[in-house]
Amino acid sequence: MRQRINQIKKELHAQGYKLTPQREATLTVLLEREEDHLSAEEVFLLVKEKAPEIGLATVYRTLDLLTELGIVDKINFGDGVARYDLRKEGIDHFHHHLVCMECGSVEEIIEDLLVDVEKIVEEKWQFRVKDHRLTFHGVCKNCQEAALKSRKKVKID
Amino acid sequence: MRQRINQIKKELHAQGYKLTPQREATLTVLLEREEDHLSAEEVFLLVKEKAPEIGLATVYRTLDLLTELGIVDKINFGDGVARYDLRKEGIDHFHHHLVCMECGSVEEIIEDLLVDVEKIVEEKWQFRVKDHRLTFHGVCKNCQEAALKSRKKVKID
DNA sequence: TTTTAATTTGATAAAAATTCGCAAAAAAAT
DNA sequence: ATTTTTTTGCGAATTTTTATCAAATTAAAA
Ligand SMILES: [Zn+2]
Ligand SMILES: [Zn+2]
Ligand SMILES: [Zn+2]
Ligand SMILES: [Zn+2]
Repeated sequence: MRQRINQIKKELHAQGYKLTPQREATLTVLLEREEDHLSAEEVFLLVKEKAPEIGLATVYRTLDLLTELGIVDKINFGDGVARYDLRKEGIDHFHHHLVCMECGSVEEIIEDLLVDVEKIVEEKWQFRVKDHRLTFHGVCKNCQEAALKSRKKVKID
Repeated sequence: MRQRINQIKKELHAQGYKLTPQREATLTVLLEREEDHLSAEEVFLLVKEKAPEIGLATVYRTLDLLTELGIVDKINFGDGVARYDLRKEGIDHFHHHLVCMECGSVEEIIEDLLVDVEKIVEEKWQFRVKDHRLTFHGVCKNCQEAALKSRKKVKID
């Protein structure tokens, strides 16, 4: 984690920015909650626990900056808030998401399933692909099993 | 177009809703601007030209309703507004988008490029896919050509 | 056709999310 | 030590979306 922050510190310096305590606290939160998909407000509340004097605007600014530098990705799952997602280490594409319509859980697919599709898009549509967003909406494994169980239960009753 | 609206009218009635003049005006705008990706505000302004007495809230409600019924899809390209996209006739999946990072244009890919990918997701992740959102960010054909020309120009200068 | 009930609407207020403006603080450069 | 640049915190302002509610419209019942 220290290592990861240092790496980012370098990237910031390379672009003429500094790693202020506020930025470091924000990064720490993002790293600690890497599995989650936090909104700016949620990041703010978590950062406040470490650095109570921080302002919401600073969090927004930091998240913007990190997005600019490609350290985090901004994504919107359809509930009017932007969520921020740290890029996986050593992975250069934005990973995919599985959003469960029943329980709201968000699962991640790290491996790139779009390599072939992108090739087609580049060739057939003459579009130079730089980035992608792929989200599947459906029913997660848990909820499928739950539905199965409750259906059985109804049959017994 | 009349035909298309009548079809939707039936779908509305099937769910116990009526096709009010306001809803029809909204639908007409969506049909007339099928290529575009309008925000609620933009739809509102266009509908107002036909039905000046309509209120913004009604447009929001209508778009919500149409989304609910699967007649339009709601999507967010990352600029804080939701956009509404009429489903293509006879196509049961949400089409894909190519967003140009230079000029902001949005191109559509109607054919489903995700059939294989979805099969993998269903099998390997045990996730029942109901819907998807796929957006590529990159450089459109036009902007690629423009860049090429201006580069040549620089070389000559 | 009148009466009644249910749905839909427009206007406005309220809420939620994000950005802006600016003076103060911190850091870097001179 | 002084000046310049960057960053911050705060509150106000903006933008987008939702909620409220009485009035209007439409459908159903009598
Ligand atoms: Zn993610
Ligand atoms: Zn689930
Ligand atoms: Zn579209
Ligand atoms: Zn372009």
